[in-house]
Amino acid sequence: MSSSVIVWFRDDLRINDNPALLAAIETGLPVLALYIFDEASEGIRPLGRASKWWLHHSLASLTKNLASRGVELVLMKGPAHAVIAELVQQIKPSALLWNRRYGVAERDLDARIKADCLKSGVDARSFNGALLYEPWEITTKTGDPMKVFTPFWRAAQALMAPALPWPLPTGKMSAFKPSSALNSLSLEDLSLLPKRDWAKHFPETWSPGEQGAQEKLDNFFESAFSGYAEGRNRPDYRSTSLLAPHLRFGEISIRDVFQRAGEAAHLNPKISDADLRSFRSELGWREFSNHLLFHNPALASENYNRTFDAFPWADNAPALHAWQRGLTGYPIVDAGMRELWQTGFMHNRVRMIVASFLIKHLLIDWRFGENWFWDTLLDADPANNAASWQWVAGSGADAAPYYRIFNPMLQGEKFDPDGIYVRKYVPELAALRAPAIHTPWLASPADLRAANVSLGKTYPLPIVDHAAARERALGAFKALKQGKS
DNA sequence: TTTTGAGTTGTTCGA
DNA sequence: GTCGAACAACTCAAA
Repeated sequence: MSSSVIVWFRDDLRINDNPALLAAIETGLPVLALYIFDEASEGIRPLGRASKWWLHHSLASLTKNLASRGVELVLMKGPAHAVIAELVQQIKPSALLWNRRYGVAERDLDARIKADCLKSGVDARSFNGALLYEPWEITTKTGDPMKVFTPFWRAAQALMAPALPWPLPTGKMSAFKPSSALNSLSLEDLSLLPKRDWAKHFPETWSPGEQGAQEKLDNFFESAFSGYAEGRNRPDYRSTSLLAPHLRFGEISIRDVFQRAGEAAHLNPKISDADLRSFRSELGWREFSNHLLFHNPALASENYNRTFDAFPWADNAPALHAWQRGLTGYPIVDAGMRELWQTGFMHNRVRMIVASFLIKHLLIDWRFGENWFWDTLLDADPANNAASWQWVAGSGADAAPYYRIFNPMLQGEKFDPDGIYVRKYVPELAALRAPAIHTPWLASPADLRAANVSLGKTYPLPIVDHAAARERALGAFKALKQGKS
């Protein structure tokens, strides 16, 4: 007779409001908590370097949190179906439970494992632990997937209020003790940390795990939530929640975030309806991205709008490299790219500016940007990253029109008016006064000397001219549009 | 089936 | 300095 239940953790590294874990506890059977580091299964995109750093620390945190409830997190490595088949063979559990992922390779893998389990008499069940709404729940009146955000989000919220978070049963869980030793690995065996010390400053900003996530949420409610509707555009001060990487790895429940935002807004009269709506709509974009990914599995690699397949992208390795390193000569762009490199994160407003610059000023294929973000962003998410890059490129759903080309000088002056953000990440310009800090090539020789800036030496001249690049992009995108008909 | 209103985040130009 | 229009029509979603 079987006597245990396996909870397979994936992108849900938390114990609070975790439907699969709760279901496992409710069976009353001893629980085995499992994580499989899988880079071997067909079609699964390997994590970027930043994500691996995060995963390492997040697993350490989950291990601790589970241990405090009496359960060990078992770590394994390899193609998930093989690992699970062997484990099932060894311990003969009565059930295997997990929370869903929405990429096609992940779904195929899960379906295969579910079928395997059913053949072996193991009850395999999946739950929604990642989204407010399942991607297939939201449709047009005719049953088709949605392609525009606003109707999508309206329909989602009209469908029903998102489910409330579940309280976790208190006390110790019943832990499964295997009779023979499991093939489990140590965290170090997974080799997730980078070899060079590129990530050494990440801990100044980040503390992966459930506690870190809750702290970020509380901080946000106390400081940036009031005025969020406007303030969220400002990279020069802490104006956003910083929850993205925690949400990426499921360290905090989206239902918890949604619900508690409502409570915080209710309690604090300084938080306006617009602030709440605005914050929740960001969660809505996360839902929308997953909706798009679910219905368009190739979202990260193929143009959603196939018209863009004919776009003549530039092959420009030096420009791509300058962009990646934050050496384009446009201070707000360079500050963003260096914030990314140094902290594993970039403010949302600046993400749009740097993405627009890569795509429209440099005419470089959005997929190069998507890949760089995938590798360097701690919150690199299969749905959000792909959907957002396509949105900026104009190839995505509900995308920006082609003539929307961000002016990096203007954006800098508007959203970083005192140059605080640029100064922080581009220290070689720190002594330049605003607004000249956003246009160093226009500063007088005397001002440059006084600020110790030598253009072309201590800081690059712009690698493209804004006005010329803008005209070039307008022409290229216009031609694409006309070529279609 | 046809019609209608609407669509995250911008920039530039000219009055 | 401020403000509205143009950019360019197109697609989506619902009535």
